[in-house]
Amino acid sequence: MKDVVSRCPIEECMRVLSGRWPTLLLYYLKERPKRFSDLQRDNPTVSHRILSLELRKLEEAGIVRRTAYEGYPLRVEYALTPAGEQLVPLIDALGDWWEGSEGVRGVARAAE
Amino acid sequence: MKDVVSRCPIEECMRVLSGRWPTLLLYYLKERPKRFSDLQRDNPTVSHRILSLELRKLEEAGIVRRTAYEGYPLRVEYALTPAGEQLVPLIDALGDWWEGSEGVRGVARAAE
DNA sequence: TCGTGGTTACAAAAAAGTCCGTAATTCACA
DNA sequence: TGTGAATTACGGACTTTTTTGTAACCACGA
Repeated sequence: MKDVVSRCPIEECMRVLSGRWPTLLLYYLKERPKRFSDLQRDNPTVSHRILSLELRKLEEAGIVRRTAYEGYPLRVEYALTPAGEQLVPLIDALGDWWEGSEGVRGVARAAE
Repeated sequence: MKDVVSRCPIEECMRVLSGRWPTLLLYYLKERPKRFSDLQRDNPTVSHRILSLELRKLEEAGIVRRTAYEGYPLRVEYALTPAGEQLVPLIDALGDWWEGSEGVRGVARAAE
C-alpha cells in the first residue's frame, strides 16, 4: 500500500531499481539480448522464479522488452528497450562513483 | 552471507542505495545538514529505528558524516560527505531519466 | 516531565528460495 | 509404433531468510 503514489520520480525509479537483481540484469542485458536461460547462466545464484518475477517487473517498467517465439522448445528473448538503454550509462556512472570515491569514502574493508 | 564480496561495483553500490530510504535521505540532506529529528520531520513515515539504521548504513558507506555534539539534550548532525555530494547529481539523473523516459517506457498509469 | 538520539526485544511483512508441475515438441530406444 | 526422457520458460504452493515496523526503555539536563 505504500502511500499509493510517491510523486517523487526518484522514489518511483528506485522502486523498480532497488534490490539485488535489477541492475545486475541490466548489466548482462546491455551486451546483447538474452534468453531466459542465458540470464540464468550469467547469474547462477538467482532462482528461476525470482528471475522470472524480476524480468516481469522490468518489463512492466518499460525497461526490458520480452519477445516470445512460437515453437518448441519455447524460446523467449529479453532485450533492453530504448529507455533501458538510456538507463545503462546512469547505472554505470553509479558504479564508477562507487569505485572512484573509495578514497573519499571510508574505504570500508581495505585489507581483506 | 551473500557471497561475501560481489566484486561488482554496481552490485556493491546498489547494496547501500537499495530500498526506500537511502535516496530519500540523500534528497533531504542535499539541502543542508540535518539533525535526526529534522529528518524525522522531513519524512514522517519512517520509523526512528529504521532512520537510525539507514543513517548508520549511509555513514558506513562513507556517504554521510555524523557529528555528535556534547551536552544535553543530545544533538547530532548528519551531513553529506564529499562522496555523498558527488552522488547527488547521479541520483537526480535517475529521477530525470524516470520522468523523461515516460514516453519511451510503457507510461504505466497515465490517467490517474 | 519533556525532548533528544539512540537501543533492545519482539511481531509483521516482504523478498527470496525450494520443489514440483505444465506445455509442446524432438530425439533415443526397442 | 509406442514409451519415455530431454528441453524451455515459466506458474503455484510452500518455506526460509531478510528487512521493516512497533513498542518500550535509557541517559541526561532543564
